[in-house]
Amino acid sequence: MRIATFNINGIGARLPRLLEWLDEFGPDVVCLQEIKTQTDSFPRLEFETRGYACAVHGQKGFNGVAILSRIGLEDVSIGLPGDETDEQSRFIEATVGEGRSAVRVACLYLPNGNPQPGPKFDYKLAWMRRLIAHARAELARERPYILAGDYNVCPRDEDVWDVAKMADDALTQPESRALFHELLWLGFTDAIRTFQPKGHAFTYWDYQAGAWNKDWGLRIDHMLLSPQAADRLAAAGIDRKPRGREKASDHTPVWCELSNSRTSA
DNA sequence: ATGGTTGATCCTCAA
Repeated sequence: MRIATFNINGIGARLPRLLEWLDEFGPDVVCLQEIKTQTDSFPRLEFETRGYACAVHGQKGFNGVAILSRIGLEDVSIGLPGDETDEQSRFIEATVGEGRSAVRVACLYLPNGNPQPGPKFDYKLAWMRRLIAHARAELARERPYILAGDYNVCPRDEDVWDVAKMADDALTQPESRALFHELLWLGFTDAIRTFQPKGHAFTYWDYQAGAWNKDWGLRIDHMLLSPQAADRLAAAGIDRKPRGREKASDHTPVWCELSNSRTSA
């Protein structure tokens, strides 16, 4: 089972590139962030004709998340619990796969938080605390669970192309990192760092200043696996090819491969 | 010293 996460920065502007990548990479499940469209305007048919069911949590102009799956898509849940006044579309969950191989997949778009300090940074930290509470409850269910998406957090200095230039950014603040690690240490496995324990493993390059060509990147897109999912983790990686193309998103896909569940305990 | 880019919508904001 191949699961990917991809911040596409606008489904309208990215649809041809996304379809091309689906055909070429063949993921079974894709978590999309920043679709930047309302739920009703999401181009479902384009995916359904390729065999993918869609679960969409859209928003006009900003944010918006979706899960595509060609191996079943059940029990869709919209929104991150913990604040009924939060109107931003940043979280959606669904169960994919069949029977013993089923996996609960969460697709998240964590608030950017810039500028900091300020209300946007406060919102980011509060959102992260809600995510931790929700993740703790999910882990207690002891089932395969994946938290995939754009976290807008560089966990460590090696996840930043230039630490000094990013020193005042919300993505590298000690508070952001502390909450990310609080989440991770609940018992999750960072899929990319399982296979690339050290050094640069960038997933995002700014559009400005030729950042892509100079490899001035950040690692902010992550896949965190519960113990029951990590038991099945066979491979993980970053597909850099889409970032180098015309009309690219500023992010590139992160993926992992899960084996089927063991047949006996 | 501060530039530089993209997407969606409204005449700017968010990233």
